[in-house]
Amino acid sequence: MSTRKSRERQATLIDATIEVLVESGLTAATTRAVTQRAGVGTGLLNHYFRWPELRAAAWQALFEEVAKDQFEQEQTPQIVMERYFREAFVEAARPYWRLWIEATELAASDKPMRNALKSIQARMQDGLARVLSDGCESGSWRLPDPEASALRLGALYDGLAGLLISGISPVSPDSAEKHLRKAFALECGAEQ
Amino acid sequence: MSTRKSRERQATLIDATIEVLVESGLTAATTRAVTQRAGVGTGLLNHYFRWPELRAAAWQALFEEVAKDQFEQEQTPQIVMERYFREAFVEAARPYWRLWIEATELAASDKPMRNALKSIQARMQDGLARVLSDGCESGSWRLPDPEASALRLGALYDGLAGLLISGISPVSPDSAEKHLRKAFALECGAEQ
DNA sequence: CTCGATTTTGAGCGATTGTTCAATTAATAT
DNA sequence: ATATTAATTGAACAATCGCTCAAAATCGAG
Repeated sequence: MSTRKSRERQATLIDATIEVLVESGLTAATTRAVTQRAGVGTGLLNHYFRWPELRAAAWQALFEEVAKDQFEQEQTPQIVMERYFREAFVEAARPYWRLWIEATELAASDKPMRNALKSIQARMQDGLARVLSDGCESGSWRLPDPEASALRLGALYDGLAGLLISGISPVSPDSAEKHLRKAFALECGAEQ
Repeated sequence: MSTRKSRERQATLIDATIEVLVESGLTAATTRAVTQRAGVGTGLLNHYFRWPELRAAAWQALFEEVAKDQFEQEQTPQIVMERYFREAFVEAARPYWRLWIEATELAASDKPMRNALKSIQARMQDGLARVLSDGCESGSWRLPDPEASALRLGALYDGLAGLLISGISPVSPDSAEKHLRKAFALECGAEQ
C-alpha cells in the first residue's frame, strides 16, 4: 500500500470536494461532480474515500479555515467583533450559511457530518466566547456570562442565516446584521 | 372531472402525508410511504397531486395548526408566553423542530415549500409579535420594538432548535429553554 | 528492458426516486 | 340491465445516486 501519489490524490479530491460543496451545497453535491472537477475517474474516489467521509472531511477542512479567519487572529476584541458583525451576512458569505444550515440537518442522520459539525461548532463557540471574554477583561464591554452570550449569539446567527437562505423576505442581510448587533448590545446591558 | 370522492381522497392523501412527514421528516418522506399509509395505489397520488405540491400542502396544513395552538388563543399574554417557553423544546415538539429546519433548507430550491414557509413564517412571527405587543399594552412587560423582538426571538428559537436536532451536546432542551427565556428577559430590559 | 506492484479507469450494478399509462374496478345515468 | 363516465390500480419507465471490479495504464526495482 501507500504513498507514491496517494496523499497527493487525497488532497486533490478533498480540494475538489470543497469547491463543489461551496457552489452546490451539501445535499446537491455528488461524487461524479467531484471526480469531474478533480479530473479523475469515478472509481478513484471510492478507492480513497467513501462519500459520507469525504464530504464530511471537506466540510470540516473548509470551516476550520473559516473559524481561523473569524476568531483566531491577533487583534483587539473590538476589531474582531466588528469584523464579525460586518461580514456576517454579506452576500459573499452566503455559501457558508447554506453549508452550515445543511450540515445542521445532515448531522441528524450522517455520523461523519455529526462529528465534523460537533468539532467545528465547539471551535466556533469557543472562539466567540474567548473574544467576548477578552473584551470583558480589556474593559471593552461587560458580560455576566460570556459563554452563555456566545451560545445565544451563535444560535441567533444560525437562525438569521436560516431566514436568509430560505429566500423569504422579512429579513435582509443588512437588517440581519443590525439584529445581531442589537442582540449583542442587549447582552452587554443595552448600553450604547 | 370532479367531485364524487375526489375531495375526500385529497384530504386522505394530505392527512397521510402529514403523518409520514411527522415520523420521517421532509427529506426522507416518499410518495410510496404516503400511498401505503393512505392505503391507496401509487398512481392515485399522481392523479391528484405532484409530490412537491402535496408535500408543501401537508407541511403548511400541519404548521397552521401549530401556529393556531401556539399564538392564536384567547388568553393573557403572560400565559401564552409562558406556554411558549415551557413547550418550546420539550421532546414531544422535536418532529416540529426538524420539519421546520428542513423546510428552511428545502425552501431554497423548492418553490411550493418556499411559498408555504413564507406564509407560515409570517403567521408565526405576526402571532408572536402580537402577543408581545399585547403584553406591552397590558403592562406585563415593556418592549421598545415588539416586532423586532419577535424576529430575534423567532430566529433564536430556530438556531437553538438547529443545535438540538443536530444531536450535538452543548445544549440540552432544558438549557435551550433557559436561553430563550433569558433572551426575552434581555429584550424586556433585563428586569426580573 | 522486464516484470511485479501500484494506481487509475469507466462501464455497469443495485437501489431508490417521482412519475406514467394502459388496464381494471366502481359508480352513475338511462 | 346496460352503457357511460369517473376513479383507481400497479407494473414499468427514466433519471440519479453511491459504489464495484475486472481491465488498463503507470511506475519502480533488478
